[in-house]
Amino acid sequence: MPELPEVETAMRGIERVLRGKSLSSVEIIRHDLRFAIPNNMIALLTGKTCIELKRRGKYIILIFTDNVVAILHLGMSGRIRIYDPTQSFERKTHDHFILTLNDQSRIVYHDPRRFGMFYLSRSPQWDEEKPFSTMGPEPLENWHGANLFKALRKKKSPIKTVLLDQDVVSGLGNIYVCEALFCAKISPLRMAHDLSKKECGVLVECSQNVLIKAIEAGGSTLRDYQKTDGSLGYFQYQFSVYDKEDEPCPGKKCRGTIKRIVQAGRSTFYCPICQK
DNA sequence: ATGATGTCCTGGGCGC
DNA sequence: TGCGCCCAGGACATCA
Repeated sequence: MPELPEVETAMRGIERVLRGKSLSSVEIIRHDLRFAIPNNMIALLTGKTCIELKRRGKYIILIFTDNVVAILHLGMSGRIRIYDPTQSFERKTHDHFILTLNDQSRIVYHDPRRFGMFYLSRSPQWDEEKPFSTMGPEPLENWHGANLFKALRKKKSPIKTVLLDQDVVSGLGNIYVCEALFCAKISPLRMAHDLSKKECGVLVECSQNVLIKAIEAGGSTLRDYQKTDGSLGYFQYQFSVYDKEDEPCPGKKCRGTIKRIVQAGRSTFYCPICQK
């Protein structure tokens, strides 16, 4: 469930039970995610109290006492399940770690493909490291047409591909880029540096609208058993183009048909008629 | 340096 | 029913 709206939804779910609580145990079932979960994770987290949670791009930042920071990325198939103290817990296949809180709540990380990451950093300098030091703006906070325009000038690739670059803007992924480009009526094939300042402004606004609506819907639930923390996201029912190959364009007067192409190895869905 | 491609991993869906 | 193939929300390493 890993684009900004889904990560935001997951973060809020974790925040509801974890903020201000301490960890009574940390159980790691499998270390071998995208990168191995560090061996000192258990020692450093057990007994610590969570002070604050943040989301940056597609990462969830868990800030604990003693300047301990844990960073979680859900990869392609990572999910969080939360059990309140009264709920009975059953472990499922592909559950990789379990955080148990002092009030007996449980936070379970589940990830069939194991592309996720769970690693340690330190407060307050966690954002000076690896992905965060070069990461682009938060699309819902300090992103504007003017700074997108500036970022695109040096990019010699199609706009679709460039928007997936987390150093250009953080948090967008394959679904929401397709949806944003459709909203902006911009072809995914356009070279990024050819977009006008005005088009950049529209694209920013469209991206923000799509993200806000998706967050309100609790994110998108694709394929099987997708939950965030008990509730199902339903933004997938509002997709205009993603996974809509051969369906009629939902544009008001457009009689086009949604097409699927491949760019940089990833599927792109768009309307060749109304996206110019 | 930038951009395109391959890779990690498991499961679902489809055609035969 | 079963098998093989293709596809999937991401990001990193590697190569030109």
